Amino acid sequence: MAINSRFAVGVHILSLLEINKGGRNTSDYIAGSVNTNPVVVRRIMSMLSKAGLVLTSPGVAGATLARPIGEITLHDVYKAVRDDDADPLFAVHDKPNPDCVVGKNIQGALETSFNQAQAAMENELAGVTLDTVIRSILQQES
Amino acid sequence: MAINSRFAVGVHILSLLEINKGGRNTSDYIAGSVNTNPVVVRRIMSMLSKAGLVLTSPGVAGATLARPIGEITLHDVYKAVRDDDADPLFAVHDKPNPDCVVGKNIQGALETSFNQAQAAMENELAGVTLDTVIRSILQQES
DNA sequence: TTTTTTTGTAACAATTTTAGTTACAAATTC
DNA sequence: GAATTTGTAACTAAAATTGTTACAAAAAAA
Repeated sequence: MAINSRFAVGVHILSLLEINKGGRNTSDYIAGSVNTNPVVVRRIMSMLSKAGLVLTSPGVAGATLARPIGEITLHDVYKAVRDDDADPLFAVHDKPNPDCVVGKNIQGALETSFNQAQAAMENELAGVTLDTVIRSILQQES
Repeated sequence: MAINSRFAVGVHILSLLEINKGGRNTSDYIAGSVNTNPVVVRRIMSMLSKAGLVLTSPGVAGATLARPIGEITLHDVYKAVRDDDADPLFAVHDKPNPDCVVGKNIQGALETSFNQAQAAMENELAGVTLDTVIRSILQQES
């Protein structure tokens, strides 16, 4: 489980905002659905807000989606919930020996392949909208 | 940096075994190139060995590749260095509220998309052989 | 054959990451 | 004015990651 659950929780939150659109989606209520602490929800909600995916106001209960569900992709959420948006999927040991041919060049040699693999993954996520996820949730229910 | 550096170190080790084929590739020597502790190298080497990518013997210095470099992919290494080969790339919160429509179905709804994204990433890795990596290392050197 | 070297692995430690919790100011609602 | 809610900081607990120490078993070297 290399990618932390903030991503899945982020999708959960957005799905709930849509499905429970009429209701009062406080962090407390959402936390009850996710089964976690309200502060964890607010923390992730804050990231979604900074990424422009949801609209919130201090003191005002709930949040609303900033865009139609067909225009929010899993990739948008993936990027939104990362601490450092630049940090790569694959870690590389940071101080290989520069006096060794392999040590000196391994980082550069891996960069291209690792970037391609990450891009392929992100591209798949970009092809899935919140709409699809919500449809799947509701379909399983019926 | 979601995927730990054992993967990159694994590729480093295999590359070094090939490039320094004539030499004496003890865990101590390899550790010097990676810039880590020899035990860390032996631990990863053990995983590579169990995956059938290298051949080693207790007490005998060094290791050799079990297959030609054109027949070892980054995906082989990726799978080799994972603790639990089954554990997925994307973590999902494990106890969402079953009394909520979203909580009850979010795991199933995410499974398909997450699996596809992971498969796309692994597929890219499967398209890169150790041969390509080594070529890149040597090319950067010249 | 004795000594040294090396692998393989267990046990432990240090550091970092992740998730959860407490606390509280600021804004809004009741 | 009292109660509720967001937003955020600070802290705690647990887990993962990486590095280290220790040592048996096997092989190589002396």
